[in-house]
Amino acid sequence: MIKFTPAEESYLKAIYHISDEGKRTVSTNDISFQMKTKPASVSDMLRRLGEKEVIEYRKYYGVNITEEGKKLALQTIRKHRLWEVFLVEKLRFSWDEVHEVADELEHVKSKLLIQRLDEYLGFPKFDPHGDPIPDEYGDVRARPRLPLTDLELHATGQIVAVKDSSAAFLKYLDKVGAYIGARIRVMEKVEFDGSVEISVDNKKNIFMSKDVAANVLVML
Amino acid sequence: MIKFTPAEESYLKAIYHISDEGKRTVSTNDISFQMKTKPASVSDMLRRLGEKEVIEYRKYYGVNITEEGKKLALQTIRKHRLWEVFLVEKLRFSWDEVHEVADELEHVKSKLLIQRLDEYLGFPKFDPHGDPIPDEYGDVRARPRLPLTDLELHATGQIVAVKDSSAAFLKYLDKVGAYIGARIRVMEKVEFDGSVEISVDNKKNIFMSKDVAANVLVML
DNA sequence: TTTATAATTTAGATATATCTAAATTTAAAT
DNA sequence: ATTTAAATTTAGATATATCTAAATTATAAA
Repeated sequence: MIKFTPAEESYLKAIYHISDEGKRTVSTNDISFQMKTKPASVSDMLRRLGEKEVIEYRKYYGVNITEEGKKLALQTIRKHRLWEVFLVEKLRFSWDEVHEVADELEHVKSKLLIQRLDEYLGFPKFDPHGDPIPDEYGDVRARPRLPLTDLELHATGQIVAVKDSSAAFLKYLDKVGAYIGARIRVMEKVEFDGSVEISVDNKKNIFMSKDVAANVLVML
Repeated sequence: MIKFTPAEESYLKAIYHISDEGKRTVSTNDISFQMKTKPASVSDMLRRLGEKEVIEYRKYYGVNITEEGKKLALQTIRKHRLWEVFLVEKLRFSWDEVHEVADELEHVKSKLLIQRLDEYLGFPKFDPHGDPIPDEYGDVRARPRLPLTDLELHATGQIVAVKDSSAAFLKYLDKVGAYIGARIRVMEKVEFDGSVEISVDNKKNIFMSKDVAANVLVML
């Protein structure tokens, strides 16, 4: 069994996430931006990940994640999201405080630990941001979801996830009263700027700019 | 604030534990043995820990831990033992399975995490091996304890900790029916080999060699 | 199509953490 | 008091993970 360092796991996770956004090949610069490291450091890491065959690396072209790589990335993502559930549900963290800590916890190496944690949390299927938790084998059952901007006037739905999960964005959503699981209805769609007004749980009304709404994912 | 790497924290913890066994200066070889690294690696680490002023390092002579170093070591020990409680009480780990995992978890850097974990566990004062958990400031209230070999014939006590907490030893104790918290009584002391026979909870009787009994710590 | 710009890689540096082999110092034995 | 043995340190090597600066390749613009 090939071993992977925490840094390798983190890079692979980043590559998986960028691939998942639709791009078939991932560029050095994209990874550099995501990982907050310099492109030179990325090149070096890509060479090593290529040698370990979790990515296909062609110099100057970009990388594609292999099946083996996907499996590994999903295992790390599974750990990350299970820890997030633990932090929020058991330790009363708010959903914008969990990222950094989960980024460390996800690298703790113990199969038993993750199995037991999963069991202890009641085999959750989604993390506090609404993202699906892969199973032991890397399978993900994602609910079909679309950005809030795609909802028609008067349509109803449930907020299930956010695209941009930066602390700032999560804080903002919390402040205005939007949260994962909220039942919403589109009350108004402003054509010229793409902004929307929604009601949350048939009570509070919220205005959202196009940019914000595009980052809120809804399940019908 | 000076930063410390996981390796530095581990070495410092080892040095603290060895100092705590009564030795005033700790030798390179002792640390090498405890950390399962070569003496050459230890020398290098001691130089760095010396520069960071958590130990006093005099070449060829050995090291003494400073007050600053003690505080840091106790913080790491606090984290380690809190995680052990979590693993045993919440995730149903047995007390001989927790060491390795806790050795990784103890290096996760988040003050909030440890505060909340402590609270979640009900502010435990002892870990599953019976060792005291230092508070946020590094204060430890240790119960007076002595090796089982020091108990007189017919004396009673309670098993509160073990000296040797290797997985093999803990497994053995579990197997024969000894556990932290067990109420015991010395039924027989064999002079010529130092072995003892004890009763556990006024029921089962157990024979223990001198070597084993010396590693079982008892509170009267 | 040549050229300028952007993206990427290489080369060389630093820092951590480990090792082996050789050198050095301290402690023990004769 | 020498000599020998043990403990310790130094020197030099390897591996990870990062950086800056320079070189290279690919892409976009004129």
